[in-house]
Amino acid sequence: MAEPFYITTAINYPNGRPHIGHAYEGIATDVMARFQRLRGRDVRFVTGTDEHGLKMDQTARNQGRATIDLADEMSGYFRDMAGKLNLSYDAFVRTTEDRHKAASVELWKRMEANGDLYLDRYEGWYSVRDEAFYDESELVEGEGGAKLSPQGTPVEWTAEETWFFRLSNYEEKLLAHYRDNPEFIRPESRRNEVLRFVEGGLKDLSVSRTSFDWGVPVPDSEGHVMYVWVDALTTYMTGVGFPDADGADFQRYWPADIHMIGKDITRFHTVYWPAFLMSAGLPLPKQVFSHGFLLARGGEKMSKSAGNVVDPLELAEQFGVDNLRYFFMREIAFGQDGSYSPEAIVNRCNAELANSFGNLAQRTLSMIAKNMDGKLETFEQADDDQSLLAKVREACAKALPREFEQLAFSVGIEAWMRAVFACNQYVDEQAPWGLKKTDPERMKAVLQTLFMAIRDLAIAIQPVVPEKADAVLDMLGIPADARSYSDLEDDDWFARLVDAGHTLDAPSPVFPRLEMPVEAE
RNA sequence: CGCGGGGUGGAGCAGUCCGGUAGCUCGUCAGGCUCAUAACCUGAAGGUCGUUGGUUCAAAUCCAACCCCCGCAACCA
Repeated sequence: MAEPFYITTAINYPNGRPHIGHAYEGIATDVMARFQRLRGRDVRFVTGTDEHGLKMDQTARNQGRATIDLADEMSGYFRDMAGKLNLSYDAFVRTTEDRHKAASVELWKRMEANGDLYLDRYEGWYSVRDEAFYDESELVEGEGGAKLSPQGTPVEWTAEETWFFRLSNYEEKLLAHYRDNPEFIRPESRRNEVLRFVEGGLKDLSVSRTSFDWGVPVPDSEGHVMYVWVDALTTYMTGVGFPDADGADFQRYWPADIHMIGKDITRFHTVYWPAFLMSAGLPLPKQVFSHGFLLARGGEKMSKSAGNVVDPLELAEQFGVDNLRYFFMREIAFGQDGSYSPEAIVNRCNAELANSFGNLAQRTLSMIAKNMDGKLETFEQADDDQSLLAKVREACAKALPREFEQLAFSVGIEAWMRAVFACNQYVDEQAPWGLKKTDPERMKAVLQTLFMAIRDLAIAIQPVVPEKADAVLDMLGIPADARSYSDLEDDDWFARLVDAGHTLDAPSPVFPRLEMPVEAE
């Protein structure tokens, strides 16, 4: 049985429609999920929406509608986006589902049984916008002497009865865990940030609210709903069958291999979440990866006021899903912030997918169709041929997987691109169009060497551009069940294809060039 | 002493953890090819790797100090 691999996106907060950051994270997670599947892992990929909390409640009220009604609509957009971006998720969890409430209650009871929850009175400066209490010393002064949170949001003095989680008990345990598992928080810069934070001391965490009721009710505690992060984080376990901790899914897939998140919610995932799990006696996820933010070109944050907000689905429609996926994975060093612009998308995709790889496939296959009647035959490989194929094999079977395993997507794709360049260089040096008259046998060897190289290249790039890669592999006649990374090590596939008598038709371009968008206004 | 990110040829970036001829894409110029999606290939010009010191046989890369830019304005990943 294949080794399990469980990966999640952050559970999206749907008090607005999905934006490009959600799309970016979903795509990166999907690339990893597809990559692991092609490596032979038994992958479980979970995403969903975190629908509780005060902000959802308020947004709904402002719109004069029931909160669940807003949640239904917004969650639908997220599910829609996942579908349109071709995200291969196995489960979409909504925190308003009964199964998830049951999971949250179970986690709560476990933490309570472990003695980590206690009821107390909380007084402090509360920011509704941040959903957080602040210490007097943390506040900053706004206009007219108004007190503001460190984030600049309004705060008010609030007193309420609340459940606390003994986070302070977990300081040493967390630090020990970070020390023993250096890969737990990545990339390195985020890990250092968290280490410094935890080393500074942890205070107990308020984990229930009484000021509103849009949340999971705390068991046997009238008027309390769980702090939104308690229930949001639990989603990762709901997705694999919790609270049925003895169930087959949970036993098989938990703990998660990777939680993919944005850098802004690192603390919740690397401090609170592991502490909750330790308290509940459950295994901790193996890795939390905090990716960077997408900025509009020039490094500006996207904002409505700057007029540079872009609907990810519009981009996908305008440029194609696979082009968008390729751009995000190729252009931005994963883990760091990155910027994007329509021009950059067009340039990158045209240069690499259309001109380099797409055109390589097009020129090769069309020569095979024209000069060999689209038929393949066994041939003798010359040194040049073997050397090219070795180079391609190294990139596809070694370099790219090695980098993707570390989530260094752009580095892996770069290695892949170098192999593509090597192929185009080989075409030029061998000049099969000249061999056509002088040495037809040699021409066939050259074209079929390229055919073999393109097959490897297409297999390797599947996680990034699944539809386009499949289209290429279809043209080549590669069986659907012979497209995994382990098939790259198979030396007999070509002979089998020759035996099968596959015939190539005149190819049609799989990666057409993109038009540079016309400036609006 | 708020936190974080960044300063590398015209533009956008990688490389910095694990020092050793400075790399990629786009753009520019010259040449080649004509199979192919006006695509492909070769070559050239262009950088004192923010500054100043230090360590070292050797520093974009390590250490110290400093300068500058950008986020931290809910469309929160």
